[in-house]
Amino acid sequence: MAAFVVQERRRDDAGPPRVGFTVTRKVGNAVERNRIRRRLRELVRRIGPDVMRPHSDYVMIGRRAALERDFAVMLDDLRAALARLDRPGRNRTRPFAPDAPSSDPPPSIPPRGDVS
RNA sequence: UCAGUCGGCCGGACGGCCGCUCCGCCACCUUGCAAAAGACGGCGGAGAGGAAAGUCCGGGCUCCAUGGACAAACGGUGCCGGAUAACGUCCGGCGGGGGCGACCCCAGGGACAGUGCCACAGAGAACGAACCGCCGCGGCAUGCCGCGGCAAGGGUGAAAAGGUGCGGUAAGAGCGCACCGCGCUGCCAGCAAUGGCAGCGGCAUGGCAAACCCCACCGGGAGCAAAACCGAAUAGGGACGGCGCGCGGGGCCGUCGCGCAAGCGAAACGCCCGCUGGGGAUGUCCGCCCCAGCCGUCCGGGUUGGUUGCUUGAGGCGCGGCGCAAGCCGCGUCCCAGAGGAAUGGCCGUCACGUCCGGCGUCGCCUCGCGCGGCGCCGGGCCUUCCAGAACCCGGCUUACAGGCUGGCUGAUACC
RNA sequence: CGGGGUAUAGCGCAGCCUGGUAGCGCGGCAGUUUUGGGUACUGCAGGUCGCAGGUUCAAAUCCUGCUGCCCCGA
Repeated sequence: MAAFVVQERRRDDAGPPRVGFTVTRKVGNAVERNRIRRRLRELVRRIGPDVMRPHSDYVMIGRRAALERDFAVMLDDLRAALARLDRPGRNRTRPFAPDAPSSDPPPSIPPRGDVS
C-alpha cells in the first residue's frame, strides 16, 4: 500500500514550484489526517526544491500508510515518484514536456501551505 | 487481606539536529518628505484538551425587527428550598424504589376541568358485573327446572371495585369491630415539599397525561461565513429637476370656462376630510413610519480581497473569612495559543511505564507431581502509549478513553 | 456554523402519527404444467425492526442518549 500519490501539472509561468496537500476524510480522524499532512510536508522540505521542476504545481494525496511507513523509505518513494514524472510522454496531465533544463534560479523556500 | 462504593488528580519525562506561527529587540534593504509599510536575517520568549469531540441546553457579543397592551399558536421546563449572568446544570432536603451496608436510581405537578384508550382472554375492563358457584323457597322429583338473595370461593387477565383476622348470617357482604391502606377535617413541627398526632368517612368511584389536554413558569429571530471599516464592475438605493399621478366625498377658497356683473358650470390639478392596497416577524386594538410611475443628472453603494472583530475573561493561582454544601466575599499575584483551508511539526537517543519468554530466590495452595498462583531480582525480545486537534468566547450536559496516583466510606475475615 | 431525512427478510419499500396481528414486490426453495428449460400457477422458508436505556400490563411504534449513511442552506 502506497503512502501517497503525486500529481504534477505545468503552469507556464516563471514562478517556483508549488505543492498542495490533500488527505480525505475517509483516511482517518482529524488527528491522523493532520499527522499525515505534516509528514508529507516534511518530506517535501527535506527533498529540497531542486528535484522538482519550476513553474509546475504538485499535488500530494495522503494515504493511510503514511502514518506508519518509515520516513527514510518514504523519502526514496518521493524521489522515485518525481523521477517517473520527469520521464517525458508518460504523464497525461503533462503531455507536452520539453525537457529543457531550467535556467530559472531555484526557489529559495519550499512552498509552505496548500496551493493558494 | 479480600470484596465493594463514592469522589479528586495526572494522562509520558529529559536531551540533540532541522523547521512552522505569533510577540519583543537588533541589523540591513526597498517605497515614502515624514509617519509608516513591506521583504529577508539574527537573538530571546510563548505555542492544543480533559474531553479542544458531539452540537444537546444556557449566556455574553453582533446584526436584523415598529413602540405598547392583550391574545393565540408553537416550543421547552415541571416535588420543595437554595446557588448562579442563565440553564434542562449544580447543592441541600422531601417522597417512592433497589441494596446486608456504604450508596445508587426516579420527566417526581394535575386522572372528582373535559375528551379518550385499556388488545387477546374473560360473564364482566369502569355512571358496578354474575359464567362455574353458594343459600332460601316452590315444582317435578334426587337431579334438574323456575323465582329470589349473595359475591366468600373457582376460572380469565397486566389489572376484577380496599387487605388480613375475628364476629355475624339461610348464604354472604365494611354488615359490625381491631390493625393496615385510602380519603376528608383539625392541631402541631417545618420557609416549603412533607411529616407526626387526633377525629371522622365505611370506602362509589383502577391504570395510562414519555395519549390529547389543564395548570404554573420561561422563550422575538439569526448567528463571527454575525458585524464594522478600506475598496474595481453590474444590478438595486438616495437627492434634485422634468413629465406624469390610487379611490371617494366635501367645499366653491384658489384655478379654469361662460358672462358687464351677480352668478352658473367644470372637474385634470391645488386645499380639506375620509378611504383602499402593500410593507414594517402571527392575530386584535391603539399609535407611528414608508411605498403606491417614467426619464435625466449627481451622490452613493459594494460578492471575492485586505484590516478589525480576536482574545483581559462571569479568567487562573495562593491566602483569609462566611456557608452543611453548591457557592459567595475580600486581599495579593499572574497574563497563559491566536491560526485562519487552518501553525503548534519531522527524525533520533536515553529513561521510566506496559507486555511476552527464560532463569534464580521466597511464600501460599496442594489431587505432594517443582503442578498452579503471587511477589522480588537478573537477562533478552516487542511496543514505544489512551481517547483525540483550538476556529468568537464562557457555564454546563452527553459521549470516547491504555495506564497510573490519591482520599473518604461500607461489608466480610483474621489478629490485638 | 445551522437545519433536515433515513436505518424493518438477500435487495427495494409499507407498517410508526392513532402502542397489542410485522406485510408487499423482486429474489430463494419445493411442487404442478412441458420431451426439457423459460413463462404461468400453488405452497414454503427467511426479519436481534441500527444500538443502549426508560415510560407502559405490553414498544418496530412513545421519550431520552448514542452510531452509520444521505441531503440542504450560509
